Amino acid sequence: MNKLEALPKAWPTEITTDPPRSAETSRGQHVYAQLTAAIQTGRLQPGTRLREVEIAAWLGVSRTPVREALKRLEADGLAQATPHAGMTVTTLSRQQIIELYAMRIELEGMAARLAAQFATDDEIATLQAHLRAAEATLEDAAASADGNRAFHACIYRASHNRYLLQTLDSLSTALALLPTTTYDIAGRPAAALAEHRAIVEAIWANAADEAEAAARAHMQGAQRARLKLGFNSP
Amino acid sequence: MNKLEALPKAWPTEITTDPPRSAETSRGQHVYAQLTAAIQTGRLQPGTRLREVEIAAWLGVSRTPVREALKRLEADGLAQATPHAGMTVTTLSRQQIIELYAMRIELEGMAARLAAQFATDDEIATLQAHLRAAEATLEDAAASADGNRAFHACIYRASHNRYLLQTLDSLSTALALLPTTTYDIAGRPAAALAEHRAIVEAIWANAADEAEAAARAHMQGAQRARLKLGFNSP
DNA sequence: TGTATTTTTTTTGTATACAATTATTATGGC
DNA sequence: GCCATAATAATTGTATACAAAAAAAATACA
Repeated sequence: MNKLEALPKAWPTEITTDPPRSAETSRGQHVYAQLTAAIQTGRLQPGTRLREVEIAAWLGVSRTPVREALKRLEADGLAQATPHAGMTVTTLSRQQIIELYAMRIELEGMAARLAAQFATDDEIATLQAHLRAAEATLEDAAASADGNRAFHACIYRASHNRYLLQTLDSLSTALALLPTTTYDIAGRPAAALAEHRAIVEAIWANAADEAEAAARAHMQGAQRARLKLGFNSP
Repeated sequence: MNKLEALPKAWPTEITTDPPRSAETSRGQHVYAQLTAAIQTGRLQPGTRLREVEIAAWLGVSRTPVREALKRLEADGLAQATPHAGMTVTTLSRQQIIELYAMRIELEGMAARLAAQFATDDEIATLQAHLRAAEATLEDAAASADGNRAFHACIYRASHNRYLLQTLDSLSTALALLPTTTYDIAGRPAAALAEHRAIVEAIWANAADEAEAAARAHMQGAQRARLKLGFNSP
């Protein structure tokens, strides 16, 4: 039968309440936000069992909104379900990482091309602001990684294609399952900043081909950096 | 407030039970399958309210598995939710259709390229079988459309990238929301078959560039055909 | 008659009890 | 001691009752 081993159950002792759970947001959304945050910050490691009652007790809600959140996690690829045997946080294989980067190389290129064609002045200004902010955090790997996600999300929006935005968001989130980021590598933040500059430069100049090429080169660099790093399971 | 008008409630009078709802499949999966089938066949038109109790009564289950299925539909983009006001079958705007095709042009090209590199002999044989089957159904628009989806799904699988497969499946499903298919246009089935042949030819020859170009040309042809057709809402 | 306000109804959000299935433990035979 | 088998516990799947919110209808008032 399935051998879902019981990993050390290390549930956060207190609720990581970024948005203070107002009456506006449903309990289901709240649970989803807490679980994704816990996964992305590594507090819930890949392979961890996600038991409905445990999560419900942790967040002080019933199983119903928990089930809703878990189904969303599954749809996002962050959790995997086996019938009647519960869910676990997804563990990415090396092959999955390669496939994820293949997709990002293609779609980040597409996003940059579309941004070069359709980005508004405001959106370009925001991208340039992100470049300046990144200079200040070159020494801080965690801050660099956060800024990186924000920068890329900005390009996704500037593509003005909601399906592209959604897909790239999903792919980025899946890669955030990994315990380390490429910004943990010495020199990578500086290299990434230079690559980001090239992308923004091309978008600013409305140079679609150059923007696409720069974005693809950037993601290839990120993939090379990533594959040099270790990861969970072979 | 929200003005979710009550459209004529035309629920299928009998269950469209393709798989006879064995004990193996959960009720939630069953409801999801029934709803997607009803949407894709046009029995549930875009804009239709999806009321939990109505669906539950229709399929003879409780609201719980219905809610689960509706959440999945929402994640797939087939339904849209407004808090406390329920869900409706998604109505695609012209802009959304354009964005969907932009994504498919890009990703079908990528899939064909990868298929040219990595498809197995079996997979290529299956593609060729689909070409032969399509010749026999040139006069039947519905059969052509079904065969078309199967053919493309085959290429997705041959790309050997699970994220690409999943994304293209999702995009194809979203486009199936439209009430008509491009195969309703005179001459389009024959044109599509010729384009399919070019794609398979390139994949068979392991010609990645040609496969990508052929697939992109095919999808651009499909988009042109689609935009000549009317659709739900401007 | 039109409009604002209250009441009613409808519908989703949530909690909880029970059923069904699976994983785990205990037990017996060899 | 080891393997097969049966009893037990843990966990998900489902139904249902209730709460909360929103939409619709009814009423009061000008």
